[in-house]
Amino acid sequence: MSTHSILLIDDDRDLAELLGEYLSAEGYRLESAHTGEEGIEEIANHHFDLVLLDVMMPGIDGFETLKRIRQTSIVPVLMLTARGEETDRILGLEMGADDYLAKPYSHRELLARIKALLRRIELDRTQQNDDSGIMACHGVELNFDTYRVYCDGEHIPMTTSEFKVLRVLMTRSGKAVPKEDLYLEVLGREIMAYDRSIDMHVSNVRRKLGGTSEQSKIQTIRGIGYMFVDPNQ
Amino acid sequence: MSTHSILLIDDDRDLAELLGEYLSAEGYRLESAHTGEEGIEEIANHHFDLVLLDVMMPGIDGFETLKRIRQTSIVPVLMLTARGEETDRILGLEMGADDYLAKPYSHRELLARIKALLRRIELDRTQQNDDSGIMACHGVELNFDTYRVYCDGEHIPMTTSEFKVLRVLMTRSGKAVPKEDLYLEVLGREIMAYDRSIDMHVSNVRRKLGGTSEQSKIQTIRGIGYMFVDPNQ
DNA sequence: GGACGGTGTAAACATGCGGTAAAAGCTTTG
DNA sequence: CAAAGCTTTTACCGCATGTTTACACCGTCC
Repeated sequence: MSTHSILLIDDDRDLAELLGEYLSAEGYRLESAHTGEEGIEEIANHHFDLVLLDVMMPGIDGFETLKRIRQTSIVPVLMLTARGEETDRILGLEMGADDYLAKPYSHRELLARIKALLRRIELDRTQQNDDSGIMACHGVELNFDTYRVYCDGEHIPMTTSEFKVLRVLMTRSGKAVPKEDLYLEVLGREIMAYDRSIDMHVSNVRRKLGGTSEQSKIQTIRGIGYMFVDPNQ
Repeated sequence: MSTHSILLIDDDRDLAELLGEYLSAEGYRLESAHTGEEGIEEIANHHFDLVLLDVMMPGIDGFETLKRIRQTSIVPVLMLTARGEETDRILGLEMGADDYLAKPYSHRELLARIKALLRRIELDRTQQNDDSGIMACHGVELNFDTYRVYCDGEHIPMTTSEFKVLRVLMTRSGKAVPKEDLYLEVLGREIMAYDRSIDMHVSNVRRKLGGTSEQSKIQTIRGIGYMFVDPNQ
């Protein structure tokens, strides 16, 4: 979730190696495929957070590769092309690419695009919260109309404080929420010395949602607060 | 923050001196290296905001130097070349250069490029810092959302103090951080007599990140403090 | 070389955070 | 008022974490 894996499909092996070093220094894991077929194969067998796809390749080219990828996968694709023509850009985007970068580009430019794209994807994923009055996250569903909580479809009675704890943690799912924030947003007051209220609410929510304190959907970030996570990985 | 440091890698010592005077008059600090190796060494040991790299050098040339720099550093690099050919430009950029200037150039031109590049970098940096919540340096990644640390993609559990040690050292990567600063920024208190807390935290971080104390990403600056560096030279 | 002070780190020790049961307090409802 | 439901406080405990101690090692200075 935090360290993203990237697949580079490009026939230039030297470039791949260089990019690999550069991106790993930035905290990404880079896999390489040197033909379109190889890339499609990789995507079929492994998960990637992002694919960098070169247009100019011997054998099946980038467009064809993209087309085949899109038959089976919705993985974000960033197209790389030597030609800076507008037609390429439009063609690529119409075929389902998510972004486009024309050579020559600096590593820094590429990195900026990668970050921006991953951020966009991340946002999309966490913003399942629309105006329907329902928010769902990793099997837990909050209904704001009825103030009811469902875990794996089963109705779990919660008090309003417990409901609010879940709301705050789930809207910031995957991010540590400081205790101060929880006191403010759930109880509407400041945290005080020897104050254990939030700990109690979290403890109760955990018990009701099932799972021990270790394998819980709510993780403790010691000295900071709590975080809603997917218990499996 | 206001005074940027620039490293010039060029075998022409006269040019270096001339440029040094010119740039210092403009408010920059210029260091010089006269071979590729020297430049790589400098970058490993000090922080620079920008590197000016000549392509034509005796010994290892600019491209090779750039390649080696990119194995360990993401410092912005502006390539200087005598040949104005497009192939050079593309080659340089693909290898991770950020901009390119063909000789002969005037000091004014160079200054303009430097300013533009530094501005772009600054923009990138602030944009990333604002919303990405991730900092990465030589394969070590800090996630400020989850308070997690990844080393070469692998999750390494850290305590909050250890996390803060890494944050302070990595935000000042390549620069020695005095122990006093670490006590203040990590533990929020002054250093006391016979106080070894920070030493212990650093020791633990080193152990968790792997590598011995000699070949560690955290280097000891005897009598001063610690410094985050790339372990390979 | 020898003394001295800084550093690395294992291990002992101390502290404080967080989990949770239970009691006490508060609010709502009948 | 009593009962029920919820929140907060209290209390206790385990244990992760922070700190101190102890000792080996190493660089520096005389």
